[in-house]
Amino acid sequence: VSPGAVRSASRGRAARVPASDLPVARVCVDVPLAHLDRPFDYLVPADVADRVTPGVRVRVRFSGQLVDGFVLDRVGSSDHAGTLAYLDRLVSPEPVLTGEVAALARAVADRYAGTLADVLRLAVPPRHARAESAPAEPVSAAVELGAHGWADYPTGAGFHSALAQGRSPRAVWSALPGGTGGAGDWPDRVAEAVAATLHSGRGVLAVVPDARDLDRLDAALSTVLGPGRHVALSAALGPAERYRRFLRVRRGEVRAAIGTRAAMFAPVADLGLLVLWDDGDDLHAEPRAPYPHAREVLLTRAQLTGAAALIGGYARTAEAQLLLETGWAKEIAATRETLRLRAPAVTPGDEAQLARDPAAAAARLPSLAWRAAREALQAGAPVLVQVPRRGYLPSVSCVDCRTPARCLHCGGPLALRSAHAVAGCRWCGRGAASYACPECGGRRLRAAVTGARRTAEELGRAFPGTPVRTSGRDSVLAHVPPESALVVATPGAEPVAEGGYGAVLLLDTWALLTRADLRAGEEALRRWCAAAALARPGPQGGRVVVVADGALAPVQALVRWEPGWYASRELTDRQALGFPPAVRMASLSGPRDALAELLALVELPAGAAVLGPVSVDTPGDDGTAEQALVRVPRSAGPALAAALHAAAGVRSARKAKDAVRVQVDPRELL
DNA sequence: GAGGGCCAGGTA
DNA sequence: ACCTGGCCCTCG
Repeated sequence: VSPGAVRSASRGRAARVPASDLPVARVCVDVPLAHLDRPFDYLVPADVADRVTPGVRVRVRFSGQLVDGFVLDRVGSSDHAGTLAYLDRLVSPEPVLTGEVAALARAVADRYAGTLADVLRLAVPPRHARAESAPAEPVSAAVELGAHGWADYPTGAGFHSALAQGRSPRAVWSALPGGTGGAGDWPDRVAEAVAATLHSGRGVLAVVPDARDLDRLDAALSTVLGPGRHVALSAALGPAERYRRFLRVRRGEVRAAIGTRAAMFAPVADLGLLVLWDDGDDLHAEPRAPYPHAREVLLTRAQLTGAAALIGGYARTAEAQLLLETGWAKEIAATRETLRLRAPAVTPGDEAQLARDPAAAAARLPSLAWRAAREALQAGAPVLVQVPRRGYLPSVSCVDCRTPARCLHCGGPLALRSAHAVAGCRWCGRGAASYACPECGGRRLRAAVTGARRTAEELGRAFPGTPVRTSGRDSVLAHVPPESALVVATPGAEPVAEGGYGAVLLLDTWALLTRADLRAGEEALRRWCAAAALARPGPQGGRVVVVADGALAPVQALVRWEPGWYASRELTDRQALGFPPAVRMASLSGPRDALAELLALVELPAGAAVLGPVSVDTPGDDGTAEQALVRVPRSAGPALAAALHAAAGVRSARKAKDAVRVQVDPRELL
């Protein structure tokens, strides 16, 4: 067939001929079905041959209808037995999916029992045609190596110089509290690590939990690098600007990208360093299928590219501790001497010793907390009061010693369905009629207190004449001035006080500590550290009062500022009890029959245990919703994900009516 | 997801 | 002889 000679009567356009060179495109089609999670081959028409490169968006006819897709590769021939269809249309010659990100997305899909198409939907922002025609901006010049503050940590200077020399160290970093003007200086350290990596001629990606952290890191990078050397990616930018910045990264106009969760897939070329700040924040968990976590994505990326990794935070997760204990990463932590200069003085406040002042007692302030606050206010400093959000899931604990009650069989949390029912396990559904508390032997259970919000008015009455500001879900304050005021904030919404808070009060700690969640202790410590880090250093008068029993491990960890000690303890406990990250878990949920079908289909790897199914009450459902947990040894994680994906594929090929949600590493283990 | 083939079991 | 639903397969 001679090119252009034949016209198709029906379509009225030139008959297409395949490209002479590499005529086959391997395409990932955007269909959400597990059994179609493989590339499909299409012929590349000769007229677009030079623009169909790996990573471009195309439209293809798939099973009769037009769908979007990404070209994964151009190859010489196909091993598909049938005839190939042509690509219907090249959407844009912009190669938005780099080979590195495609390989990462495949690995993430495999780890989370999801499909490549699902991950690509998270990884590549929607196209905005006008942004593609923006003129290319010049690539910024080399970065000079400036002064840095990593010498605050014994292993910090070595980490920094390794980055500058083009090596790829991996570290779990316990950031020092205090520092720059009361805000903490972690953004400066991250910016210096970014600069060192850029200096070595490599790219960098840093991910933070929320917009406020992003603003602070953005400002630090602007100071350290100067203008134009980095971009911040966040959903708040809007689609056009987001896509424009994404393209600047992909085109190599900037070599450093920072952002919130979705930026974990940013196509930074030649990665030298991946940074994750505060990996315990649940904002790092993507809520859309296949529910990847930024920490796992970035660690996978470091593994695949050979880049350095920096997992930083004030507190430390059990997952980060595991990286240290397996030797995958090295620790960066300050000495006790440095900590004494930088950390505030932390004291547990005894709930039983309420302040004598009646208004303070009414606000349930222990005398120690009341005194610390009053002294700070009198000295003209702001006081931060952290109160947990309301609405924690009810759980059951021992009446006598308040130890959360756990199932004797699988370790899952016990729950009471009604006031008179026998407590049952939320994981495996077994009843616990003969429960006895492992701590004190008590046999009576009660619903643990849900977080009660202290109103700002209550505290205001305890400190008459002092202005009270609030920062929470509805209106979050970024800063407060360095003057006498009470600042009531929910966790994650604490404003930065210029010069640091004179005192920080951590209230209603039972609401955090008695949550059913597996990570209750870890999460409490993480939130306390984040608030306490905003206090002035102890030598400058900074005080923190945590209203909780000083004998509890998370409280001790805060008092001694030893997040590593707590994480190590936590990981040991989880190994003993068979909880993540010592094991891998997957949650399967959906209508009863659908879940049963999936469980019957799945070929579980050796050592797997199924807990449940138990019914879960989801509002709006018809009451048949159930959940099962599958627990396997860590080494069987990939096999479990593959088995779940295969079983989901059988169901989707059968056009099974109801979907079963599969979550590997479910964020919440109820 | 759509479309199609095959088969069993029903109905006219 | 015809219709329907269930099951399974393909899709490039």
